[in-house]
Amino acid sequence: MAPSSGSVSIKDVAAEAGVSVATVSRVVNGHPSVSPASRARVLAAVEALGYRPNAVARSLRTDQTRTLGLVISDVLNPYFTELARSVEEAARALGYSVIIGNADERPELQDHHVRTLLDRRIDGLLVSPTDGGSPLMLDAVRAGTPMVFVDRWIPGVDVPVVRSDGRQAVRDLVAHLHGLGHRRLAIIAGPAATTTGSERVEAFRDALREHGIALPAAYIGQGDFQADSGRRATERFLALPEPPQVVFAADNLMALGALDAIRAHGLRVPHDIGLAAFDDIPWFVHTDPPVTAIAQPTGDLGRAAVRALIDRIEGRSPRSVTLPARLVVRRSCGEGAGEDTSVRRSNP
Amino acid sequence: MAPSSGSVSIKDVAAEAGVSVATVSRVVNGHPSVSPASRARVLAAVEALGYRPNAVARSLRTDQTRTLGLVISDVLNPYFTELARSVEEAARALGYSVIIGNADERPELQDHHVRTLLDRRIDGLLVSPTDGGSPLMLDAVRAGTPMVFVDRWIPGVDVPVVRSDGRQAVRDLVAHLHGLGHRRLAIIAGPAATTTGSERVEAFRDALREHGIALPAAYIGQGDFQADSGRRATERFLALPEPPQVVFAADNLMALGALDAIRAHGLRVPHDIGLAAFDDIPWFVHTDPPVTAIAQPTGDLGRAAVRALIDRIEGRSPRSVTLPARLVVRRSCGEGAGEDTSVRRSNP
DNA sequence: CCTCCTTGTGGAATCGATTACACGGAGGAT
DNA sequence: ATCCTCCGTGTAATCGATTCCACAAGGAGG
Repeated sequence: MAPSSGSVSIKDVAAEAGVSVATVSRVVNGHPSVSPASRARVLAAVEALGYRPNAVARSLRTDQTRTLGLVISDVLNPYFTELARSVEEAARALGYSVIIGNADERPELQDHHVRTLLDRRIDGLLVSPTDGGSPLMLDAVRAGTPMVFVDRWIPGVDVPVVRSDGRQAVRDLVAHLHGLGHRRLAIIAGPAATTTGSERVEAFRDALREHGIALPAAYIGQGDFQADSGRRATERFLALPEPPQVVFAADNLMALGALDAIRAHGLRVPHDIGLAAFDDIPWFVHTDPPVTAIAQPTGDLGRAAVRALIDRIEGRSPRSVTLPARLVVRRSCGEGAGEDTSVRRSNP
Repeated sequence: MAPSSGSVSIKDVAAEAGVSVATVSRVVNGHPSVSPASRARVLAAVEALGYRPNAVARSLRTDQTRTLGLVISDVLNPYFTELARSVEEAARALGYSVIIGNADERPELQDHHVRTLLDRRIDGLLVSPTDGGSPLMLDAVRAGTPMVFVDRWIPGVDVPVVRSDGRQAVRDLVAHLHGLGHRRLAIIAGPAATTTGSERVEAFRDALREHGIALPAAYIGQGDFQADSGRRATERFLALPEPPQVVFAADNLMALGALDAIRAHGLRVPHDIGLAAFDDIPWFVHTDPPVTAIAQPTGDLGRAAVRALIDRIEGRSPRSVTLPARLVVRRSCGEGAGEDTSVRRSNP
């Protein structure tokens, strides 16, 4: 019953069962034309030897790996972790494995992972691009690699995008802030090379305009989606002659950095300055104070992305998917009471 | 320059360069005996065709994938995310890729990933076991799969373990709590099938004994390392005729759940009840209040684990590694002031 | 000028599967 | 009894690399 050592190959099973490798292969893959007798003997041999087909050999022959690559911008960001989890789950349900590559917001690392994944001949690629599109990625698209962008995308490239539209939620946020009497509103943006980096600033600016508020350059901090940049941008805000009343961070990590900086200056949230963030995470319920945030339907995004990618792999032509995000008001911007104070763990 | 389509194989390169596939292979792999002229022509052809060796074919032939499998208990736990990140980083530096499998604390899911990884013939396996050792995993060890346990391990199995010893840190924690005047101390344990589940209770009980304090059964909550179980255990504690003064959660997710439960009961930390956690994470600095925690040297663990595994793969016999954990006192157990209030992002 | 090495190169086997094709035998139709 | 189908099975080609072995050419040494 227990395999003695090294790998047992199909040849060993064939010998043990007294049939040819073709028959073993047929049994293993559930082909119909095998006699019940042979089938039984092969199954017995498989069991006895502890045989498992070599996925490498199989992939070489069939030219498919039943594997998806997922290149995300930053694993330490809980938003992406949750996305990765839902992607893996959805893929598994459809018989695919997922290999995750973490780009750490560094384009060259992203390229490294894309290259490695391509070398392993993954069947399709899910990417949340860290930059505006490296030659490598563009080549991959041109070469016909099944690809789907998730969360972020690269403009002008013909690849389906699965993302969530924060426009309305940002508008809701600004209305909320305005209602609280705040007028000097600042944003910590992500890298301009990413769509989510520029898009959120756009949405914010537009929403402000609806209330007749301008967004001066000094109130746009340049971040890179990492905590440190949030810290630095916030420090710059606080050093201004007229600091903002509320800081809106374009992701949760930069919000964390902002919180650090505010605390380092001995200021209190929301009393001295308000804070809001894009991307809601379980921890925001428990921070001091709980943070008002814009929540994306992360699980749905992951599932939709996998579905789209597998559609492409199997030859269909999936459309892009855009899901709405929603505002979750907590206490970090002032007395908004707690409409919705809890955040669900997305464990569907 | 740009590859036209599908995959370019070594044969295409050979044809383009006017040499045999053997020569192409030699050039690609940097073998010495190739004339400068041939080398140049091959390199030119590789460039022109955009050739990249097929890793699947290469793996089949050489019987090595230069890939490590990492099966972790829960990706949503920031501790494991950070571990995964450092593992990938260390592996990449040594020319290996990592495939992560998320067990979600479910033994059958863990087995699924182990099986899949074995099928793909990964060169070695890093596991943080969710249970006491499934037959599958035991077979894999017996079959000689290079394996290293990280964080958690399976007793009685001859596999190197890379972990951190929290014994002293737990002792420090109990001393801290005792110094604050707390005597009724409870713990939310992890599953008894995991070493970290039982070990931490042991350490806690021993440390209490040193102060002449007992650990009654009612003060041991049974958790599963997930937030919900922390919530339930805490509720049970709070329903006790004499609830504990401090709750120590054996991981950060259960601490989050405990925080939820405490807050749901309208109690305040640390005024009404204290809270401490195993595993420190960046968010603990910003919770209300900042949480006292035991920090593991996560980055070092990941690096040491990769080193050990690659040692095994390359035929050496690595020893187990045990690194100390340390107590980080914050405000969640009472006025301990803030000795060390910040937590580093481990970005080495 | 003939041997002997060295060096560069190509042919072909191999890794472990899948699968097209051929073939032998059983059973039904005529 | 003969022929025609199926049905089950095995042989061998194939996927894209690596690598052993043989061999040709050219230089060194006798």
